[in-house]
Amino acid sequence: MTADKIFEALSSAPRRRILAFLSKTDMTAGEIVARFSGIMSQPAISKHLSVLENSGLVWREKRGQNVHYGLRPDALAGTLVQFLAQVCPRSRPFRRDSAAAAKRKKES
Amino acid sequence: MTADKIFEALSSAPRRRILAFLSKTDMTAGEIVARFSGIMSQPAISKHLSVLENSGLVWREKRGQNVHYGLRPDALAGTLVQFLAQVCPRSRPFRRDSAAAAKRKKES
DNA sequence: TGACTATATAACGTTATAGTTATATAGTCA
DNA sequence: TGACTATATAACTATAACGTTATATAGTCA
Repeated sequence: MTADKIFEALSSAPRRRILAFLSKTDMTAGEIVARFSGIMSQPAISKHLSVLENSGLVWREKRGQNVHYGLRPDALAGTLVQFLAQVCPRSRPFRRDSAAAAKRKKES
Repeated sequence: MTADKIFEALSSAPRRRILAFLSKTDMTAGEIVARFSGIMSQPAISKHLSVLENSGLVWREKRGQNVHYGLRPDALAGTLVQFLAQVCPRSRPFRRDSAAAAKRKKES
């Protein structure tokens, strides 16, 4: 779950598209494959999913014959916000939010 | 300055390091090369810089014999915040900031 | 002009990525 | 068990990325 792996995972348009799908709802591998029907093969999607899981951006759970995937929002937001805070002066206001989110989490 | 090019640019650790340098101050190509002394050659840095410029994350200006580089903070924050808003439910609060920043800019 | 400095480009090898098809694995159900 | 479905893995090809060294370009200055 290093920043390295996360940025690497984000560098692919199909993977970002998968993340966008998963942001709406968890999905099985098959459902995701269906969204790429005619565009990309099942094994290709399977590999993208494993890159995403390996980056820590996504979880994976086998249920019966299906494999469910879902977003880990904290991994994404955490890495990007941290990076923005480091690199982008204009983003400093975000630190406030980020700190507030951490506090909310701690208190919950 | 597409999201594609920006994420591609961000996928490299040396390039992220360069961005971090530039977030503190503008620098000449030579100064950046010096920071990678013993790690990476001058031509390698030159290529990273051209990827960064091509992505729109960085500007470039020739002054005399030197070439100065600097961050374009809006390009970075814009793309990442937009992406976060799309993909990451937890990040919705950020939209507020993003809207506020846009307003500030408009009014200035 | 000629020597020097700063930066970019060319040409090249190596490794990584992204896709393909074919096949293996594992779960379901009659 | 046997047929079927869902997913992953293997083996492969093509292309792109990243680094290197050598060289070109363009600006400075004596």
